[in-house]
Amino acid sequence: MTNIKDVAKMAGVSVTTVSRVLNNHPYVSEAKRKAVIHAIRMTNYQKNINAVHLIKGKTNLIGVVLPYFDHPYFSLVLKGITNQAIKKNYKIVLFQTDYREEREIEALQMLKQKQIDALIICSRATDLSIIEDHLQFGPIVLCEDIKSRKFSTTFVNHYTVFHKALAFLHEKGHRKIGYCIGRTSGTNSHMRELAYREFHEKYHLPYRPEYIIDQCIYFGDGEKVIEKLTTMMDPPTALLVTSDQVAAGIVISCQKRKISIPDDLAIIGFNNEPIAEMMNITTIEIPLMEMGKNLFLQAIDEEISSKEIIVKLIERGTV
Amino acid sequence: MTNIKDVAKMAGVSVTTVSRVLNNHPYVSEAKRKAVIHAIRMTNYQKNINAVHLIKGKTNLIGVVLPYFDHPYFSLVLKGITNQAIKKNYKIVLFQTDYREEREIEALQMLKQKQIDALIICSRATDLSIIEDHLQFGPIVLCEDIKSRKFSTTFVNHYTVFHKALAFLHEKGHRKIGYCIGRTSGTNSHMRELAYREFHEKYHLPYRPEYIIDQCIYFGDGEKVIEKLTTMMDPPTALLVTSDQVAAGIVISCQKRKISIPDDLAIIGFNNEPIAEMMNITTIEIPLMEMGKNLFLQAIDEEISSKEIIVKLIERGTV
DNA sequence: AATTGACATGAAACCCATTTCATAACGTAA
DNA sequence: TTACGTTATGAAATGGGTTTCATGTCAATT
Repeated sequence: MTNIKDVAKMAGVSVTTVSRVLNNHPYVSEAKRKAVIHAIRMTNYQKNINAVHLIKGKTNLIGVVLPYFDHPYFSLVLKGITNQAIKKNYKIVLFQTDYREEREIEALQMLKQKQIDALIICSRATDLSIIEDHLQFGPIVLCEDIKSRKFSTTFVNHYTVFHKALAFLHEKGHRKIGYCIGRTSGTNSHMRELAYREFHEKYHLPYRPEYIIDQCIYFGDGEKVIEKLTTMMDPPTALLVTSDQVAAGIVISCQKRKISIPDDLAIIGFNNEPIAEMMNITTIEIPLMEMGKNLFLQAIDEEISSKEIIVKLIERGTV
Repeated sequence: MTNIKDVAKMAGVSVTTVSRVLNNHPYVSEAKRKAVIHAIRMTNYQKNINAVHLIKGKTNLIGVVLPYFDHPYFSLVLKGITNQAIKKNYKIVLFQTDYREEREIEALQMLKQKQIDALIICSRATDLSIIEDHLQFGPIVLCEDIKSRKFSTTFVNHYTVFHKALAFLHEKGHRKIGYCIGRTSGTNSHMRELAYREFHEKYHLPYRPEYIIDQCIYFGDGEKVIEKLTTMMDPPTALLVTSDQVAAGIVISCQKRKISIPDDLAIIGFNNEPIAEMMNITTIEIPLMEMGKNLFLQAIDEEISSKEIIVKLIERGTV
């Protein structure tokens, strides 16, 4: 492989001059510029970008931490991130974690080692304090509503959203409402649970833990939800389902079992994933690509900022 | 930021010794090893990985080129790749191209600049010859059945598969068969078209170009397909649909319009995406995660190899 | 004629870890 | 006693760029 030295020798100039040509710096005579360009052409020379990274202390690489991306929620956020990254000439390094702490640590490690300039954590299992310890090595952006002023964040206020969705169902006459969620840990899940508890207190409804169904992530989990419901003595009449993909699974499972939606069971999905429109599922639209865009911009921004993403209920046929 | 020199000074040894400790090389006395480890602890020292990359000429980064990843086909291949990458301690750099040539070139550029050790191209728009020009800079792995012995490839023989699927429908009595595809360009699409043409010649059936429906990628495109079919004087009685997600969209669209499946329209989907099982769609299963795994292993392998992935028809309710 | 500033150029320092090579001490086999 | 292998250590070269600094030329101002 030819390096800058070879090019300089061939063009009969110093490496400095070659570097100037390479980076469009001024103060190079036209004759030498041409000689350098010619030498670059002849040798098919290309910078070793690692040398540039070393001296600049910057790689134009942004890390993205997420548990899995074969899910519309994360793949749409990721799409928002990458679309923006392309515009700003950054590349994305993917950390698929399955919520395994050691993988999240690996990502933090790469920030510490300067292999990535910043880190976007879409969802995490690791303790916030550990993440905070790595802030000294570069910006870390989070996707949740935390009070720390040390992180930039882009988030949905899931507490308020859940409250509103529950109130909406209450107004429609539902008194037995459950919800399906991906996992019970994590800030967003906690906010939702809090809203759910408070809703039951406010309306003096009995709080039933069995109405909270965990591990609802993929399409096929909808089937499991309905199986669970059919074993209940007193099943809920409405469900909040934190992914439309699961909601769609529920709808299809109900069709098979002749459970009528919304009469026997009302459904509110989340995210307004493409499948929701297709299957006429009432949903809470979260502009995920916009979230991704904002996350990326915060990652490359020096300033620390917080942005709440506003969601809206789209009424369709499942309530 | 502390560097190896600072650590060496603090520990009272040379940088060589620190490097030896860091990399578990032999010939370091226990006393000095302890001193070094202590200094590392005190300073919270971490290698600048870019310096390592520079001297090693290797980054443990693999590039993955794909048009979009919010699609089960690509997200499952990608998942197979990342799962394997984690095991081998590599990281993935994502190039989402939307089939834009300049973005594919960017990925090739990064290979040339040594920012990535190898490149996996899941699907491409760029001419093969341009890609071939970059082989000198590192391994490039393709996901298509090309005859060049210069690339490693993992592929499905779409020609044979299409033939078999068409024969299957023919046996079931179908004489008017169409197909839905993501795009008409690309090796895989060409192979399929060839099989489709030959099928029609073999059975002396009229070849109707309007039975080939392009741009079928997402769930919602199923709706468009059915709209198109309803405008036809003589619509096909069966469709091969190269993604189950689109097939699912077609099924739902048919439900709305009271088109009976498989009586009015038979469907064979592709990939056996999760939705296919849920919706009881007859499909051709492609082990996408396994493909991803193999692609990755080829990317880090010195040897050039080719592997055909074997698919199988899963009979369900749409034929 | 003297000063100033714009343009041009290259040597050398710098970023930071790895690795080769030279050197030395010590123990063991011939 | 000599020769050789093993262990231990660090100086210096290496990977390949960018940037600072010193120096020089030439034209425009004072």
